[in-house]
Amino acid sequence: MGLTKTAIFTDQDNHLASIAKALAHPARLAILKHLIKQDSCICGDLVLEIGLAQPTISQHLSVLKQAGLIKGNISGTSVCYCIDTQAWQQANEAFASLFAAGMPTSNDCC
Amino acid sequence: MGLTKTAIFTDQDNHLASIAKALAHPARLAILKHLIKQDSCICGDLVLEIGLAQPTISQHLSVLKQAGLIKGNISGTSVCYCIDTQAWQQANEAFASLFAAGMPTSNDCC
DNA sequence: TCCTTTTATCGTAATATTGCAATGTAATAA
DNA sequence: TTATTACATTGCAATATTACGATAAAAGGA
Repeated sequence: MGLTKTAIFTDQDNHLASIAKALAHPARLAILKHLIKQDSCICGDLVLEIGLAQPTISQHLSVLKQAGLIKGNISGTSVCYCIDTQAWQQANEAFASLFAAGMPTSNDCC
Repeated sequence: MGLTKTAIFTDQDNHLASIAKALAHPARLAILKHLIKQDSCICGDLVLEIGLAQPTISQHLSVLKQAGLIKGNISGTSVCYCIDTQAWQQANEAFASLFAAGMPTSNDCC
């Protein structure tokens, strides 16, 4: 039905899935990497850097913002986006924890 | 258009995005965690563990398999799934590398 | 004030995802 | 051979995502 049954799963899984979803598009990864690379935060430069139309970039930024991974500060006519370092760290830990669990017993199968 | 412009992005970003996409559903996270928890691999037990219909679970398993995160061995009438530890490790490194890049300069914004 | 610049939002088309009932398939059991 | 068991596949409906043109909104400059 195109509708995820969130009620069936744990809050933890729902949350991690929502972060993964925000990362699940190459344009959004490119945006994040660009925000990381430039120490100061960018705005409309992303439209030039990445080859997508302005509304599309704006939409991707909105997705990242809703996921809590980035923050935006209005400064004049432009908006200055940057990584939310706290959320970034939490996301890092969540993924690290997921992957770490899968490591110890390195038997291939059955 | 519902169609990602993969040609515009790097192979690295496209690949990481595809892994993130596979992780971007709570049911698939639950499946992975269950496969990790049980040292031996499960099959139809997942249908009982998670509250989704058998075709739905089978579809999610297929997504995880296509992403390369799990492998399936046929054993009799049942199929035995498990984490692909090599791909798992690579995915771990890819995410760790992404998150690590965002850490050093911990200035909040602009 | 009027124009420009920058970003967000709306509307829309094309495609993808989620979920399940029904059905197919392949191996074992009776 | 004929069930039965365990999964996969097909087909479908509901919803979500991706992308962009057109347009709005808000701040600054002429």
